[in-house]
Amino acid sequence: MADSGFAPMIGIVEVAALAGVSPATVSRALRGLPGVSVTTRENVEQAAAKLGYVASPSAAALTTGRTSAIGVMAPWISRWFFSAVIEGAQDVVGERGYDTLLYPLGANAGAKAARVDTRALHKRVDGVLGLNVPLGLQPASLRNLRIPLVTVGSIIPGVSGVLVDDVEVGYAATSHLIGLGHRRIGFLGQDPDNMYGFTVAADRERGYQKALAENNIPLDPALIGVTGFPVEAGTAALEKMWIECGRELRCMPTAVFAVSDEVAMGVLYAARRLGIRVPEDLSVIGVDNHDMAYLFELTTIGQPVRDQGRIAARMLLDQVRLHEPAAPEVVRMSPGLITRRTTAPPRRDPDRP
Amino acid sequence: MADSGFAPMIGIVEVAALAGVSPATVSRALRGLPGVSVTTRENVEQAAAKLGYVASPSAAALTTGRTSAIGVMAPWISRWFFSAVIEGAQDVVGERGYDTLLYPLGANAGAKAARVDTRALHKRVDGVLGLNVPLGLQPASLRNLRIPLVTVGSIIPGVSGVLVDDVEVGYAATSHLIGLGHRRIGFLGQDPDNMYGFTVAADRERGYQKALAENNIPLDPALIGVTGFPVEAGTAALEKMWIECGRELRCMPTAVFAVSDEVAMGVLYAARRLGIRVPEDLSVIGVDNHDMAYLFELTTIGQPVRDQGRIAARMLLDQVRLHEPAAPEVVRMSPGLITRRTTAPPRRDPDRP
DNA sequence: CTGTTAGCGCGTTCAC
DNA sequence: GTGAACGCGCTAACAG
Repeated sequence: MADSGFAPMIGIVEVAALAGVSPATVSRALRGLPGVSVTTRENVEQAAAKLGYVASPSAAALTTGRTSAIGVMAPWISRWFFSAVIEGAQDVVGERGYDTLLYPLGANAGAKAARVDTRALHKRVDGVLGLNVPLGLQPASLRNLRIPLVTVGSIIPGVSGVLVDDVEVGYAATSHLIGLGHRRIGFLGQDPDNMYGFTVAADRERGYQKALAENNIPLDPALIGVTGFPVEAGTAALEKMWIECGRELRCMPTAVFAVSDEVAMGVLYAARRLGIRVPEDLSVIGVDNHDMAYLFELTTIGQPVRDQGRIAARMLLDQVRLHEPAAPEVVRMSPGLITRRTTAPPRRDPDRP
Repeated sequence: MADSGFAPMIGIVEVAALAGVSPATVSRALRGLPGVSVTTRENVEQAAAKLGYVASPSAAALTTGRTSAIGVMAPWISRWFFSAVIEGAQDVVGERGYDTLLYPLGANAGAKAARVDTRALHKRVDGVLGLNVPLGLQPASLRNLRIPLVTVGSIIPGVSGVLVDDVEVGYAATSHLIGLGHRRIGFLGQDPDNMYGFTVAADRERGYQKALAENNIPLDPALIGVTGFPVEAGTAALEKMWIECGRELRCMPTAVFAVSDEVAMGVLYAARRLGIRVPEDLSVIGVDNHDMAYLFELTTIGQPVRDQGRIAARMLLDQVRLHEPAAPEVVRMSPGLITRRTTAPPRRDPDRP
């Protein structure tokens, strides 16, 4: 409510008055600094509690130069992966007494926003967590931030980050399919928004190619689809393949590796509608171990999502505390195959190669 | 203070010097205030751009008393409903030049956090968006905030809010099932965390009861399950019913109304595992029109989620601008039945009543 | 139209 | 162990 004039905002002086000490002492006492007698400290704490006093972050920031807030840049927040990472980060950020600022990036913000944000962030937050920051967009602008930055899901040279090795993810997924006996393996996941410079999709595709190459399986461009990360794109991509195949299984892949669980879910949906049986006619594997993946019996390459947020947040806050550049540290987490029911050996089918 | 020493931070005085004007003029020019000549304004803007200057929000907040930030309190953020609302809110908040602070509440924060946050928020943000704020927890503490508050998904007397009428939601869902010919209708959604004071689940249940009553269908406690909102709870609730029924359809409901799409998805999963056919043996309806509901062919009572966030954000920022209490306004959005494939008339089955 | 003066509410030197 | 003065960077109220 707009203050209708009553109940004057209580500041440090009010507390000081009540406690019978000076503002300086209040400041020291409340922040747990040494050099305050036990009784004084208690007096001050009681007074502060009674008045419901909280130091103004703005005023504190002005003198100390630190805002007690960290910024989280994310391309989306309603996408499960991001919201889960943020939730994890939020845990430790809040725990350590910092606030969390949310900055849209990419999808919501449009390309240019990245630079604007960069400057706004500068004096707003003590550190930045960058989720899947588009490498293409802000090579320098993020460095010029001059505040600690830690990335999740992608790496910027010279900057600390947490991620799973996405080449390994792609390799593991594809190897699983190959191990099952598949040789016509599709990849649904090339990124149409490559302009943003996300590397996740490209890396996973590299892992896919690597696994094929190691097993002397030729790369077939017809088995590759552009999807990005939306659910619907998975559906569309499989339908497209199906139509190009003349609505027959003959030239379809026997298995597909979807770039994310969400895309995989879209693929499963399409398969059901098209009458393609999973896993008999088509094996499907995704990535993430999405909270809902098990509902689809979806085999996936799982990654610790909330933990990535937690770890990244810890690294960031440590840097913030040290107030020193700190040698860039990259934490690589291990992905793991989670086998469920959407993958199986290919059927022996005379119709197929 | 705590500057690692290099590249001195540029402030308003540096810009003033470069532009050959006073700091006050820089301030006026950059904020688009009247009373600045066109040429001067251009000079200042160029100088600011060249130096990459951005006003310190902390300093500005100190003098103006406004932080240009709004806080979003939410019990979870990785739950689709909340992340979607936040995304919608973020759109308009960012558009209007405000930052978004994220505050955990309930689940993550534990009961007491609500009060702590309340005080911290006070001087941190110009307004607060409360998503499903637990009525029980903070009757006064939110009022004492003394800054504008707008709620989403629940209503606090005397406070503006946006929501769908959850009684109506429950009524619509149940009526749909009754209209199909069902009479043994279960409700899966009582909230174990009722201590938080969420009203959503209880309201939907009231709508359920109302629809039953109007159709002279007696309430059967055996058909009601406690789930809260997690997916797994939906699964567990149906399994429990199944076991209590001696693993037969005989005493099972012919249809269930799940309190959310996520719970409904859990129910569908359980049904599949138990060999209960949907919709032949069991109709299922959820609430939300979750982004993924269509993947399950889930019939649902849809509500505009992102729009609730957008509208609430607009209402909040309007209040912030006015800087006046503004008469509490409650916007009720209309839910709508979205018919897909998980609901159908009950089978005539001699085994069942 | 523009510059000058005076704080905003704290944290931080120093003295005491 | 405690208090008094000063300044953080900016905006607001005046003066010119």
